[in-house]
Amino acid sequence: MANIDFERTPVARPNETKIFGTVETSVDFAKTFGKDVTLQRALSALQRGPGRFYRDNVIACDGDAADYMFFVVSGVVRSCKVFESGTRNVVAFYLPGDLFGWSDLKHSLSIEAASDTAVLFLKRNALLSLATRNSRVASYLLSATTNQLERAHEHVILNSKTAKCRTATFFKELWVRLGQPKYLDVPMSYQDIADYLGLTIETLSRSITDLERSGLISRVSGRKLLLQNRFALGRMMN
Amino acid sequence: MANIDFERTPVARPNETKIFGTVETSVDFAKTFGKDVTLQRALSALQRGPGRFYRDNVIACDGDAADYMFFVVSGVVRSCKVFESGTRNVVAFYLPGDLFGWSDLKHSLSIEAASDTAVLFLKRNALLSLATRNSRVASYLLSATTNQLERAHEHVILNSKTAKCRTATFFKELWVRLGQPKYLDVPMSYQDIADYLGLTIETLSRSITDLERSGLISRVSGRKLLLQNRFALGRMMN
DNA sequence: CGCTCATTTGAGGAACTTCAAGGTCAGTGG
DNA sequence: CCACTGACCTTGAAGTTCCTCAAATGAGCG
Repeated sequence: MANIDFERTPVARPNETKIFGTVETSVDFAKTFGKDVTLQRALSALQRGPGRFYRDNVIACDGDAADYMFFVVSGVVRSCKVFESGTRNVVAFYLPGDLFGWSDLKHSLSIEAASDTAVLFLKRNALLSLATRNSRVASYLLSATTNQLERAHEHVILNSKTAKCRTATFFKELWVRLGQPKYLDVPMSYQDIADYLGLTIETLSRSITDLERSGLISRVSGRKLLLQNRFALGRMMN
Repeated sequence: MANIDFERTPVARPNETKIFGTVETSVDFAKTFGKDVTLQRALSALQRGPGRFYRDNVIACDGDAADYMFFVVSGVVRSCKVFESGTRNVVAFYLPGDLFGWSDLKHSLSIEAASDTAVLFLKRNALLSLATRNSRVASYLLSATTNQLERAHEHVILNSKTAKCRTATFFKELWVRLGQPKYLDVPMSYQDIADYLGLTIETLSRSITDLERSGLISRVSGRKLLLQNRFALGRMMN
């Protein structure tokens, strides 16, 4: 498939309207790029979407031409690699406001919706040439990339710790990335998290139970958690 | 320490002259940046070094101001994190021709010589402002960063495979990065490799023995290896 | 309620680590 | 020339962590 399929029909699901009834069709770039009106216009001009995807929909396949970059408007996107054996690795999660996709596709990763999402597509070449003319865009692109590099390095370090420590660190980091809300509403499935942490879902579940017994977190309902003791959590993270 | 210490005296070692007697004092940027003379001059103008380091010398500390980027002239550089417990993670190896150091220091990684090395220092700000004026430099910076991001993603994926597979993949990748020489002269210690792969040195050693018994590699002498059967190696890598 | 899917729990086994000892090799000094 | 030393790597045996397989429980929805 040579192009991103913007028209890919989401699989119909019962709660469709709940999720997508209120999606904004215009995106607010002001948070990241300031109030430069010319710049806003330029960005809007090269944007396509937002595309809307249900959980587990494939946004871009391993093997797709990587002409577009992705900007997450809402929901969570995962970048992952699936092997013939059926095992899967989640390489990264992207949250609203994240821009990614410099090289994820060339190297046979697949971009998928980890929850119901809205994603904006930006033609890479256009973005690049805009960057040569606008230093604010250039430095944003660079910092977005280096942030992801840092995150990837953290990820490597994390995956050589114990299951309990990985789990604690993951929830803490997620909580921070989500803006430190009162309750942590985990937006992706435990299977996704397990594949991100290099654990089985059983081990992840046991680790969560263990963290709860230690009084570090508590389950409120379903995947809604309460981080109980941040200092202890920090110590756990080593 | 606010500045990189270019004068840091290497620990004297017996084979000093063997290693550094022939180090070039001018660096050939032509390979990566073409024959643009103006550009060559600009790059030379913002370069410091090459600094020369013996194995295990610290090139830049966790906590140093991250004003400089690094360009490996010869040898191997490791970027690593050491914990109070004494455990260590090697996050990346950099080989001759690699440019790195966008964010490695801010996030408390330490840059160290994994073998005797020569490293060039480039002031980040100067490099950045050069990039805004020269698109060749800009695109080189971007591709260097995205390559490292890709490599980091591969690293994450690798570390959730078996010890034997990690080891095979590591040697294969190293062999490719070194230009596919007849014999693979492993330039870093097995301890460094183990810390990179998230294994103990014992498990690494056992994996190598195992690979040798399987006929995939053979030990020529010390850390000089011969990759015997590339196809089988490829299959091993899954 | 009864379905499905996601998560939790348990028991046994495999992979890796830990601890401890032995081996190898280059440099050093008798 | 040969033993001695220290750094580095290899091997063995026991212990831990995590995985696998199997089953039970729970949550969400018609």
